[in-house]
Amino acid sequence: MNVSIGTEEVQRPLRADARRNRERVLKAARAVFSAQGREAHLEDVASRAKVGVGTVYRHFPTKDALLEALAREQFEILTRWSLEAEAVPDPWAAFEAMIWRGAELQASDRALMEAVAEFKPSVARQAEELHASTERLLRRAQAAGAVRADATGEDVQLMMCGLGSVMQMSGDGWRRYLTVMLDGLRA
Amino acid sequence: MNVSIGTEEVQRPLRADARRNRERVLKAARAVFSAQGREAHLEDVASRAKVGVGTVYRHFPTKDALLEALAREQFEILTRWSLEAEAVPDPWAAFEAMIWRGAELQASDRALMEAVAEFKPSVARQAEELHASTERLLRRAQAAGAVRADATGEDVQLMMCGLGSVMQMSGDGWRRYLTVMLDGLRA
DNA sequence: AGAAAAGTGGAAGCGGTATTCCGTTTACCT
DNA sequence: AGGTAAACGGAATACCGCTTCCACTTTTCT
Repeated sequence: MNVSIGTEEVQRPLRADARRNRERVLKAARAVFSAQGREAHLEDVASRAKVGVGTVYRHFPTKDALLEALAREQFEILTRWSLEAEAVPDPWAAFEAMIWRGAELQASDRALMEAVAEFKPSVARQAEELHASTERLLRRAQAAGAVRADATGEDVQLMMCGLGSVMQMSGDGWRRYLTVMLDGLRA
Repeated sequence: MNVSIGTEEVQRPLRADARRNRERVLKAARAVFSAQGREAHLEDVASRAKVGVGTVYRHFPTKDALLEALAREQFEILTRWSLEAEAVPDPWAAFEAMIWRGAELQASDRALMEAVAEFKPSVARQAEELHASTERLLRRAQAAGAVRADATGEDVQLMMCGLGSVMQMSGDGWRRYLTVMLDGLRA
């Protein structure tokens, strides 16, 4: 029996069916929101997970909380990639490859592209570590003379943000957009 | 007494108070939507115009219709500017100045920046003439060797679209964004 | 001035989506 | 096996913004 210790609650482990359902919900939510964006209905997520809406709410207090959990997963992937890129020898190649990889991930997940394009404070917090890493990537490329000296980390964020909304309106025009933008960033 | 002629309805002129109210509504709507974007409530527009919501609906059948009327006004201004720019001798200067001017207008009107960033079909129709003109501006700059040969009119649209969402998240970071983008477009 | 037509205000209605509630079911523990 | 707490489902609820409706006011016309 778990009891409270001071102000801390020791977490009793989830019941087996609850753990299973939590995974089903997450999996369904990934599919639904990445295809339809944040406007998709929780009912669709629930029915795809073969679960009632009440169950979704048992695991995530609000729709936004669920969306945030999904966004966090994606930002963690991006952060991992960015840290890997820091280990690539050629500074420009590392920077450019990271940007393209991130763009492809955005292109594959509508909820992510919306999260990046709107960039609310909650999203900003999740992206902090990612930004720190991409900024190092940028600085290193600048030090190597590959990127214009006046570019900043914020410019990269804004580029990705604009990319999010460009993707929403054009099938794959975003690739040209990104090409132009990267050319503009080059020294 | 006005009567129908064939399928055409001859428009009886608006009563004096109606004409006055229509202007008040438009003026209030410009102020409210340019400051708060399309999410603003019609109630706010009505109260700022010192009018009931019913009156707003008498003049514009839906909120979208009102928003569309406002967007049209702005696109007409942009189109006029673009046509003027076509008369400027230096092709690159004309193109660049037009883009900056358009960007400043967007920056001053949140509803416009959202309209451009989302770019629904109804907006696209309104922007056709504008696009035709900016495309001529682009082609002329390409012919003069000032813009990269592979750029297209769509690239310009996408640039302005991305700009719309960049503006929504950064105070004036959009100026650097646009600088970088224009450098990327240069030959 | 009086009648008819046009216009008005804002409360009520409607539609649609996120969230809650609670009777029922399932897993866990002894 | 039986008791108990956790989890479930999904109908009902809460909420919120757009739009409609109509009794009342203002303008226009003769």
